[in-house]
Amino acid sequence: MAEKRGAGRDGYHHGDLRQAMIDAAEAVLAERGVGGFTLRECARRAGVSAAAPAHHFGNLAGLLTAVATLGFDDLSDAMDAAAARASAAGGCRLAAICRAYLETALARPGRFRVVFGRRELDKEDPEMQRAGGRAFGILVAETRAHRAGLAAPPPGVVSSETARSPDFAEILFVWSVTHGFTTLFIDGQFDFLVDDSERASMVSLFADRLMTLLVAALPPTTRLANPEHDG
Amino acid sequence: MAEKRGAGRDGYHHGDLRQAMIDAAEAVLAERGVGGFTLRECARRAGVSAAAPAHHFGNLAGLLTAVATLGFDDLSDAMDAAAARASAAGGCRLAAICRAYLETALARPGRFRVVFGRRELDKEDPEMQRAGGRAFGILVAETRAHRAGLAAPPPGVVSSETARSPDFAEILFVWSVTHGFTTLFIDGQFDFLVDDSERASMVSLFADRLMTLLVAALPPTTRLANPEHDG
DNA sequence: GGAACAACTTGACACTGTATAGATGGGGGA
DNA sequence: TCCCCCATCTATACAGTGTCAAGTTGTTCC
Repeated sequence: MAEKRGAGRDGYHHGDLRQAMIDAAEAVLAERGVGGFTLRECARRAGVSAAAPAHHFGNLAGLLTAVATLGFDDLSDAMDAAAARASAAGGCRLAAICRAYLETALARPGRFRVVFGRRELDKEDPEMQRAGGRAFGILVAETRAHRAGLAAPPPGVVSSETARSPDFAEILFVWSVTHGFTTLFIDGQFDFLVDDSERASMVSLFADRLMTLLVAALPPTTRLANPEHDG
Repeated sequence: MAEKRGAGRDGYHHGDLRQAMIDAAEAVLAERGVGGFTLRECARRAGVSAAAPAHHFGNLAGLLTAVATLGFDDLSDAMDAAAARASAAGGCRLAAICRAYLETALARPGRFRVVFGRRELDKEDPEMQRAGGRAFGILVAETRAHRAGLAAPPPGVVSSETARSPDFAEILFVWSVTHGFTTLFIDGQFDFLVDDSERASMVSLFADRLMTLLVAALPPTTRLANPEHDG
């Protein structure tokens, strides 16, 4: 059975087309953006016919859903790492995860746009739902820990009843600020305000000021450290 | 010159194809969303060949840019009206324009998505730049008036130096919260949290709570009522 | 070794946006 | 009033897209 594993294409069968397609998709997104994204172009780069991916992803939305799943997990990983770093340095965890959200998006805008609404996805896909839930869970846990004045959130899973919890508005608030700023920036809505040369420094500066405003805006929890456990 | 004006198609020449195409575009966006939007479909509805629109809009992006321009102006009109209503009722103008932003987007999600980044537009288009600038100007003026404790913003044009003004972070903050919540909601990111039946009431409830948080978060201006006039 | 089955190719179809060349007819100058 | 100009629209064509059906290849398992 020799070395069938590998990136290369040795015969009729690819070997690992699924991963090759995802890699190609990321490359195309990075080079041409969401608008220039094409299933056939990805297949071409993977050295495979146009119909080949169907077997692995079903259709275009399936491939994009796989990319979005990676995007969600990247977001989660970046937030987790940033929170840990902030704890170690004695900084604010909540501000750190929000900055991580922004920076992850800036590092791969094409992928971020796939994750958030610029192409049709398969919203029923369980893997993607898991990844999305994980990212959201971090946000929820960190927001609650911050409001409760905890150094770090206690371990535990975010319940599906989050939308009914008394602090849901605060959670949405944090997500909205972060996501709104990220989206507006990525989509070039600030372009007419700042010219290209200062754009990079502007993000950093205003991200800081925004996070400060955001963190200051959150009223501390009065009664409970973890409202999830309410009857 | 008889009755050449009119929606109908009487001969070889349409009469008002430009407007007919825009109407068709709005209809298609409302029915099929951004994803299902097609230039040929719009031309079909206008009863015209596929190549006809090119003369009026150049290309697909040109038509979408025209739609986006309308979208911006709609946003501006809704915010202006909401602010006036809030003033009359003794309510908070800033919260009112943010709610108006959200509600305008919810009323026509397809159009809103065209305005904000889901399709390629002609960003150099002067009409669209004007419309975008107008909407942003309202946001800037109302944010400043609110922080200065004024009943309404003084008349005047927002300078292009806004990005360098000391209160730019606060302005971005307001826009980010409003735009972020709107975008997340429109794109269905809250779908897994609430089921369809309660979604409508949820928006209203959380919009209120978010606006309250937002307004409370803005630190009042200390020194100046209108920082734009600084040297 | 043969069969079953997953992975891939080929070819086709109905679309899309856009370019080009030609048809049409209304309005302005004579 | 006539006639020509030219903006407007049609017809046709082209390259490219996503997806489907049917055939081909190779692996794996009995």
